[in-house]
Amino acid sequence: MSWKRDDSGQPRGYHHGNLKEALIRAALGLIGEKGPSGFTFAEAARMAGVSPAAPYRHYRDRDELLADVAVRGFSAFEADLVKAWDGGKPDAETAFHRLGRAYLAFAHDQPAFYSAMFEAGVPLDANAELRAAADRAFLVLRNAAETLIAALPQGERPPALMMALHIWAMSHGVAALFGRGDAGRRPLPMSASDLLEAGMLIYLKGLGLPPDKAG
Amino acid sequence: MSWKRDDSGQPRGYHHGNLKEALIRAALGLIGEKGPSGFTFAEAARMAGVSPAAPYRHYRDRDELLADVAVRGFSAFEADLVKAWDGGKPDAETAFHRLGRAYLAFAHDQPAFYSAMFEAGVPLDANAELRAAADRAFLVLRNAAETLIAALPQGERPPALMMALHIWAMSHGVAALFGRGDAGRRPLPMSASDLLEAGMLIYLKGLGLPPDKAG
DNA sequence: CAGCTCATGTTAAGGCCCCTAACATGGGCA
DNA sequence: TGCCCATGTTAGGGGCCTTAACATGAGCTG
Repeated sequence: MSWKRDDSGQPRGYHHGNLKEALIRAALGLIGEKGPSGFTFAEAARMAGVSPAAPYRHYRDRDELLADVAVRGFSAFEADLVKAWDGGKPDAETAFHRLGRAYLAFAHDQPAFYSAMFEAGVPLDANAELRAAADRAFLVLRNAAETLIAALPQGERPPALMMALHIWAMSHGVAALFGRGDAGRRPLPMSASDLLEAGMLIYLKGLGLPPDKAG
Repeated sequence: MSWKRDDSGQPRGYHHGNLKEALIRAALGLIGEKGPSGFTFAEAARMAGVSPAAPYRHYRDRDELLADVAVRGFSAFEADLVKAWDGGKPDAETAFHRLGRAYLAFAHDQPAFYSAMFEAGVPLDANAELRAAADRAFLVLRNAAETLIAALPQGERPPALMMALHIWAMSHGVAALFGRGDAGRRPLPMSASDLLEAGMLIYLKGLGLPPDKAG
């Protein structure tokens, strides 16, 4: 293949060479700036330097592009979570708090991905890959929950799935309500990351788990 | 005033008589059906039986109507929460669990309001009334948190604001991720309401508060 | 290397939406 | 009774989504 090298280089002929990727990048930029509803198929095309009809060669419609952004977002998210969890080393509690910080860091640093994944109204079954990618990301939380639970005595163990859902709910709640600093939202007495960490410590204590050893 | 009585009655002359309310109702219906981005100024006008330009006599633009919906939503929300809390009777724990159920019931039964309030991207300072209404609703949670905290011994009391933020975050997380049953979201092993209740019980236990006496 | 084919572009056009400007109506007060 | 202005209306510019019909050229095939 003789790539047209339009990864950001200008000169191109009739064909773009990398339009799909260029559209994704444009969509991320627009969603990050103006929210999911501020993203426009036509403007993404303009940014990529093609006509408004060109994107339809790669996506059935605007929603399909959004769903693709969400898929890629879940994959990146999963990768971040896996890295943060790091197999539960050096111990489950430390790793778990890294996981919480990674969750919020993703929501904060990749607002466009996070929006597409959770706030754009993309139905999870829009795309077969989408649900799979979302499930893989959730599985990281679930595995972490299972590892933590294993430290509890038999008979005091909550269902791992329920615990994972609690973790996710609180993380998402903090991220959605307080995660993006200055966006016309509520001022906080502490950072969103610290708020989540404190909440998770209380929750884990409620389960009977020991507090973390490191901040 | 000789009301035109167009609260839903058809016959009207040149003037509608109640267009603002009719637009709000139309907006709620559309948002409930198709999400915040599916709501259209033009379609709301059509539903109210007026021309597409008429709404501009009552709202500067589409966003201002959305903000008004959010204001009304926060007021209704506050009223529901106040009623559920009911002054903390007969005891704080019982009242608190009523509060949690009321939160989810609102998100579930008034999805249009909830969307406009939390998911439509309406900035809180779009409207002076908006922030005030949101603050009043949050204050109910904060007061509940304060009452619960008062049962703890001195020196073990967390900041009430932080606790209220945790409660809100988990409630919103559950509502946003799992609150609307079949909307292409994730299947749950339990109802969203039970999930939240279980999470809150664990959280309260982590704070050292006694479990609720009634289910 | 010539020629064909089909993926990937383009332009044109219909339909809907947001919003503004200019005009129309009639409810309620002077 | 008659006037005013809040609240309607129509007309129109500009943008977006999407489809249809047409154009280009990259790479295979012989």
